[in-house]
Amino acid sequence: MKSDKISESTTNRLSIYLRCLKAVAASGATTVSSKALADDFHLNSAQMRKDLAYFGEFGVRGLGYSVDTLCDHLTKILGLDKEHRVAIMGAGRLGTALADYYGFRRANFTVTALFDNDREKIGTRIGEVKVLDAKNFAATVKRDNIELAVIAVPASCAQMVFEDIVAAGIKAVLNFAPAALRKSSSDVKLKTVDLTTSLESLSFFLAQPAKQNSTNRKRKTKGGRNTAK
Amino acid sequence: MKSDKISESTTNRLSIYLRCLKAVAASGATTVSSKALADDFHLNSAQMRKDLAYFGEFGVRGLGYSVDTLCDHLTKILGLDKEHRVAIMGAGRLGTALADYYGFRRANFTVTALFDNDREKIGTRIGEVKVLDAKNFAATVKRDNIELAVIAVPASCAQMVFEDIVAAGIKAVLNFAPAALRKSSSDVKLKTVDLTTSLESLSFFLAQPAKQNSTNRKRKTKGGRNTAK
DNA sequence: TGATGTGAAGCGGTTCACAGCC
DNA sequence: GGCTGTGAACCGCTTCACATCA
Repeated sequence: MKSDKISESTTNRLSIYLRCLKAVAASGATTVSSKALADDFHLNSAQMRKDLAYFGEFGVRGLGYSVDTLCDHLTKILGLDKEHRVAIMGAGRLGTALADYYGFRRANFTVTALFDNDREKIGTRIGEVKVLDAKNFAATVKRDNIELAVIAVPASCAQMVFEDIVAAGIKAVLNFAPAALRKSSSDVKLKTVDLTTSLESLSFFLAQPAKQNSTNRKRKTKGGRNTAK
Repeated sequence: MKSDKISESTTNRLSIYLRCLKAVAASGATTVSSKALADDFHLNSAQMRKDLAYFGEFGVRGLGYSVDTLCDHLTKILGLDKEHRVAIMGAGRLGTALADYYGFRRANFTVTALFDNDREKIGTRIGEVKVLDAKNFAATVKRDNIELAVIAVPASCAQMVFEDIVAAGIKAVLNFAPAALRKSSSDVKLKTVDLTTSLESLSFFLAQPAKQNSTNRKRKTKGGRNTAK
């Protein structure tokens, strides 16, 4: 009921619950129990109930959850009932790939513009989206009501770009640059997706002696590890 | 000393330490203390010492760490002293963007090939990298000694592709598809980067009443939150 | 003196197990 | 009977604080 102090692991999982529920809805079921969902998508049923309990009592004891109403609740909780406008900083490979990433549209995000300072790129189009001069960023944010920015520039200029973003009044930032950005005001939410770190973490795993044998592990409802982290 | 039971948070941070150390090395310093590093890159000094302690005693009391030797140690620990060969599954926007992602090369990863089953794409080139027929995947893995696979296909076929990857004997997988993949054998390391979830988590933040005021927080050595999660 | 390495305390998230309600 | 909602136990990572050593 009190949506205070929700951990990031919880919000990540909410997103996953919604995805799973949509799959269930597509299969035609109208009601689902936490256990059934957990089994089908290898989640943890107790954890799911606890996550949902932060926001209300959506279930019916002895029965489970109504698929549709829970979908609606989660959509609203995650703020996906309203459109969010997005700017992408950097029109390189990654920026342009993101510009027509289907997931944006699916989640009610609209990429309004790409920003770059390369004269060659400014004025071109990626699908429907124009590449604009980074100089006009702040003005465009105001005019187009942009709420979210994606950093897809090289690490060397990421900090500078981040400060411009904050200065323009944007409160949510998704960062792809492999750099630890310093945030001055803490009412800005910064989420970093660090491919280098992910990659090197996998490399670490490959470098290990690979001593684990896959057969002698607990194998109950749990199955895989939780996906959200 | 015992490199057993290293948590993922720790390996992620090791990667970040290495990055920071390289920046320090570039600045010309030859020695650095955990506190100095922590201050400059807003890390936690105690945590860094503890992370390193899993692997040995690299520091000198009263002095700190030798930048070069610690770099070498971390490079070896993360397995970055050996080249790793990578296959990317899916030659869509994301796959092709990743194919010439600079971070791969920097971290001693070599993208050997892209795989797709679209006749239109097979045979084309993305920079230096050829797009091959997914049918030849297993054979190519053997021939080219591919150790790591990246999933950049739509969610609907991700599970199938993942199973092919595991069947081909690959032990480390980076998944970009918004899908919870089931792994049968647990000696495969699967790391998922879920853009949809990241995005929706930011949306959740935007949907909150924004009650926090940024001024009344502890502000000591800690500064920002830890970057690795 | 200064900075490492580390036991111990602290804390937050996960899992358990059961009371409560349909 | 079945399944939710939730206090309590549990667990692992983080932080503290200090003994230890150059």
